[in-house]
Amino acid sequence: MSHSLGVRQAQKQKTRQAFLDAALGLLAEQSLSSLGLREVTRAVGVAPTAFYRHFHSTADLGVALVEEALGSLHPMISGTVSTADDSDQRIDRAVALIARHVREHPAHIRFIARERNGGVQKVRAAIAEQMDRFADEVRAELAKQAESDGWSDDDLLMLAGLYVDQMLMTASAFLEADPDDPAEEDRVARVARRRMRLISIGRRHWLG
Amino acid sequence: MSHSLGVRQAQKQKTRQAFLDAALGLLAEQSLSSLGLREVTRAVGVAPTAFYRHFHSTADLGVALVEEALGSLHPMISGTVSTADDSDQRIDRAVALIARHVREHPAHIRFIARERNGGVQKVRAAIAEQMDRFADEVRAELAKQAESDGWSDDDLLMLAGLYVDQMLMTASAFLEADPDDPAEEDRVARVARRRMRLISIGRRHWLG
DNA sequence: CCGCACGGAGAACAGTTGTTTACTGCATGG
DNA sequence: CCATGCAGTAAACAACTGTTCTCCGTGCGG
Repeated sequence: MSHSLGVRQAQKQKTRQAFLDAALGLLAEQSLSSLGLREVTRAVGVAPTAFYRHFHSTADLGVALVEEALGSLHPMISGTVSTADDSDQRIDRAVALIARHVREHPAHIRFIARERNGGVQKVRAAIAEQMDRFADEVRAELAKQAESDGWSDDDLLMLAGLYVDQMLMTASAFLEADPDDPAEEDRVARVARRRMRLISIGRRHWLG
Repeated sequence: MSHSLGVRQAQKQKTRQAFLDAALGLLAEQSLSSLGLREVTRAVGVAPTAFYRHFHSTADLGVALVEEALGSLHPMISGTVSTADDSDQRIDRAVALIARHVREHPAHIRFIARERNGGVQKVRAAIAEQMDRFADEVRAELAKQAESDGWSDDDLLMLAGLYVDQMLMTASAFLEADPDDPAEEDRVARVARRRMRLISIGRRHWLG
């Protein structure tokens, strides 16, 4: 199975990745709708016109970033939900996993949280699509569990959506926490765990 | 308690309001960080330099918009929580109230949802401050209710924050719903109600 | 091995941006 | 009633924007 991409295509993908990285950096302090094409090319160290070889517009770049930030997360998410732990342990692990992911990929999370309601239609749509996929995958995992007996698929999707939204809000909260102040991070984690726990309790008593 | 503002100050406030209105209109399709000062003055029909008589920067304008969008909402929110209805009726009324508010002030909601994680620090801070105030007010109302016996203030604040976040997410969901398709709006309302109901069930069984 | 396709460079385009400086006209307070 | 303060104007500034066109070097398919 070929690593055979040819020197040509390889270099192109490398440049493309440089665009994505540079853009992600610049987006730490502004929104996509204010990101200039020239600004990005300058950060990459390349001529403005080179941009068009890879993207039609900065909106296109944004969609690619959504893919990069969320595309690889699907196994992790449904994997976390599907573990056979006790409920509280599952919540602890989930929150810890989110904290870890935010620490490792802060720019990705910031980008998603920012552009989820951002000014660029296509990017909003791309994020919504991924979030819907997440919700549906979580729903599928929840359906396998014994606690879901008697639940309608519709209610399960509602619950899954609640969980997914909660995950992103938790991630966003970790982002705002001062990285030099571990106490603040702990506070965020504590609140997030209790929120999830309360939701899980609601789930347990939903029927009847 | 004078309406006596003088012709002078009155005209100034009028112009200032024109800035806010024009900006809110322009922000329907972009983020604050990409909003140009000239763009706003052009929409108002006034010279670019006139902007500085009212705001230091577009970020300042944004903070003023946060005040306008959220400042008047405090009585409405805690009022809704404090009604003595049955829990399900309270939820129905709350969701209906959100739907109504979104229909009447869509631009305000869009702005808040967008800039809550937007690219402008000061505006994010202003929104966070208002949301924290909401949460604290809701906590105070919840504390009065009999169902809160045995709850710590910390847990009540956690619950209040969950409710408040849920309200904004619901509002944002209403915003995305096609206004010409009342069925879609109903779907959003149904999901929102069930989410709130599940949280309320979790609340009822939180202790023990 | 050669010709072409293609990633990238460079220059030029008309518009736009935020900010400064100097100005005007008029409501207002003494 | 008059002098001052202040909302708004006008012109100019250098810097920046997205896009088009022309060009160059070279990896790759025939």
